[in-house]
Amino acid sequence: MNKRLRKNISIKDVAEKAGVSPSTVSRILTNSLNLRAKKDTIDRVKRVASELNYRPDLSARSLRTRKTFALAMYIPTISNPVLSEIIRGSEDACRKHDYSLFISHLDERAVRERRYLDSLGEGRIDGLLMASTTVEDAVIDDLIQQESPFILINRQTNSKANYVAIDDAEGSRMAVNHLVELGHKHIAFLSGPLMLDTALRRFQGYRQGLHENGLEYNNSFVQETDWFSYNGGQESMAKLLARTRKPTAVFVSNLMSCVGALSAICHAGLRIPEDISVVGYHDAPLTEVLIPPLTVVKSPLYEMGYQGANDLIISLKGTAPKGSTLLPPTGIVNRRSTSQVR
Amino acid sequence: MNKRLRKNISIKDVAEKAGVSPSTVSRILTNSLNLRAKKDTIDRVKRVASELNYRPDLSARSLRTRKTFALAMYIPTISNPVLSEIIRGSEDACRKHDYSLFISHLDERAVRERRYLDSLGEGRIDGLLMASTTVEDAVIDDLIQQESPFILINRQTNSKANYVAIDDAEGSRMAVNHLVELGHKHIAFLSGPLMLDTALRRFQGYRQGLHENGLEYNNSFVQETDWFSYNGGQESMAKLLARTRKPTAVFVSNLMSCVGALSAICHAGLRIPEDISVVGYHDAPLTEVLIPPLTVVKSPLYEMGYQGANDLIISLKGTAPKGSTLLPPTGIVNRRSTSQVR
DNA sequence: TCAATAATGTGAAGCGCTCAAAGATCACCG
DNA sequence: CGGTGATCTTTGAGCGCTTCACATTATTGA
Repeated sequence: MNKRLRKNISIKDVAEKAGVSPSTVSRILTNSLNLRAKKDTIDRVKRVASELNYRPDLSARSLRTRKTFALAMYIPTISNPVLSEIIRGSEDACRKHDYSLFISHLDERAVRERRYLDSLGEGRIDGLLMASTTVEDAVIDDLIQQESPFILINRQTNSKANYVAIDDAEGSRMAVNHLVELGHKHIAFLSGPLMLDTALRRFQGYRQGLHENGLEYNNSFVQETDWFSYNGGQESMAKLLARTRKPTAVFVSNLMSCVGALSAICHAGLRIPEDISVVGYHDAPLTEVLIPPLTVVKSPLYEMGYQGANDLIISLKGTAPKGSTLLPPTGIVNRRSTSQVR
Repeated sequence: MNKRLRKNISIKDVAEKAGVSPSTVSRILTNSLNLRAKKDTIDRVKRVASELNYRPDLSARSLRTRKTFALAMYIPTISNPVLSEIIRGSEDACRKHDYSLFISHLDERAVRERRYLDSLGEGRIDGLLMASTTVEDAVIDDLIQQESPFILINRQTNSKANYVAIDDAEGSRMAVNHLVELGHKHIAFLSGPLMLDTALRRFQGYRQGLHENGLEYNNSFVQETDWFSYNGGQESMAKLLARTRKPTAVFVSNLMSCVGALSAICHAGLRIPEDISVVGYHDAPLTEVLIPPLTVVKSPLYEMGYQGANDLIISLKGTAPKGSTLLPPTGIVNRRSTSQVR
């Protein structure tokens, strides 16, 4: 039998036991600011509430207030190391505002069935965080069309949607600068698929970094690769190494690819960093335990998640208009995959 | 301004436009079985509802029915390759029953603050899936105490809680059998921390497997290791290899450790599988792309997630009592890290 | 002292939905 | 044509909460 069927204590029970009316209890327990009540009453009500272990029924509250104080975060795939930090950030922001955060998997099928609109339309949540989403602009336009409160996290867009993302180009420039400081002049680049905005921006940052340091861009030092598999990185790196003029350093603009690249380098009989320096992107836990521990561009993932949720909640509260933000990468985490060029 | 404040179309609007009463609409749209209505009316109501793009307000419905038709899955950490399959399974089971599934992160802080009880107590969800949880039994007892509907997934327990888990010992026996079939007689074992039930059962399965095949258990072939880091696996494997009498095969009972072990083997100058065969646990996507692709014990992760959610929902519906299940591993995925002994 | 003001508490409506019970309609038959 | 089930539909209450308008009590100023 369903346990929830048993009678739960309601606001009435608390009111009765505390000798006040339900409305007073409600005011004291929720409208914590602007509550008009004697200190005495407040204390009594709060005490009774906690004695009875009273939990307001959220369905009833939502029905009345038309708010759920919950957000959903849609993520494309669960097992992505970058996401966990973002989620931690969003969770903390939600907690600060007393919102709940629910994570949902948004796979292709869900997109096709337009299920991303359901929870909102049915009043289960107040707003949507779209994290690292790879959905087409059509979906985003759909959300705008429906006037759904949402924000993109870790994804830029040209549509009117608000986002919190990372300055990709800047991260690449940092990586190049770091390598140049170590004396490298032949810096290869493993790019993501250039159809993806993010990949393109990282590529542009790489070129800009070279340019700023007076280094010439060399087409044969760049290899486009599939971003979503280790295999891709491995094959691309192998191709790069097969060329005659060997780079002394390589910047791999994606974590997955980077793991693949490491193995390709290892299999080519080269040592890291003695023979070739490697810089990766994103300071995921994994990077610390690779052989060797990876020097990476560190990006403010936690902050991105935090700010995304925070901005959305603030806009839900109507306090202020939210806009988009581009967060700068926080720097280079210097581990053992890079060294002075010989 | 909050978009949800704008008037949504309610059951009344549909009723009016279709020329029937709200209750008729309700009956037709929800009680799809046992609905007593003329085909004609049904069609009209359904047509109008979809014309108006009517979405029932879930708060109102929950308030009335005392049900939310939503489950939450608590997971210990987002970035765990094993979880994504489990989640897929649970999602599908939920979809089958028209339930929503929300995923929540249950970290130590949340446990300390007993936040795992909130969503239930506040009536936001009907039941809880605890997946791969590492919480102490006290927490589980707490849930039982509160008569919360919940089920453990990928975790066995001695308490009264129901669970759907995998037969760990059986998986180990399969691994050993596979290696024995290839002619191996010196099979090492990288164990998890034996304080963990799961690790202990896998260890017992390993011993049993040896025994069944008439092989002697050799203490120096076993190394206990930290399950939650690559480092652990790497160090433990290195220790094992440092011993004089080298094994011809090793069964690493955890994925993370296994990646570490691979690197240790590589650094020891041994080739896989020519010099040593390796069998891992769990058929995560990662295993396909390791060098070499890993032979693993495959476990029914998707099925586990599916059955967990399914069992819970069934018990919520009061249709049948649920019990615990131990699913057998589904077999060996034979890739390129094992070969006939020479 | 009394009115004006401020401080504190209450009553009741209603959010959108479901469901039991009562009412309406229809088909059929003597 | 009235009666009798069977079938279909409506009525209306109420889930637990918030909130606005109002009632009551305390405090102040002249």
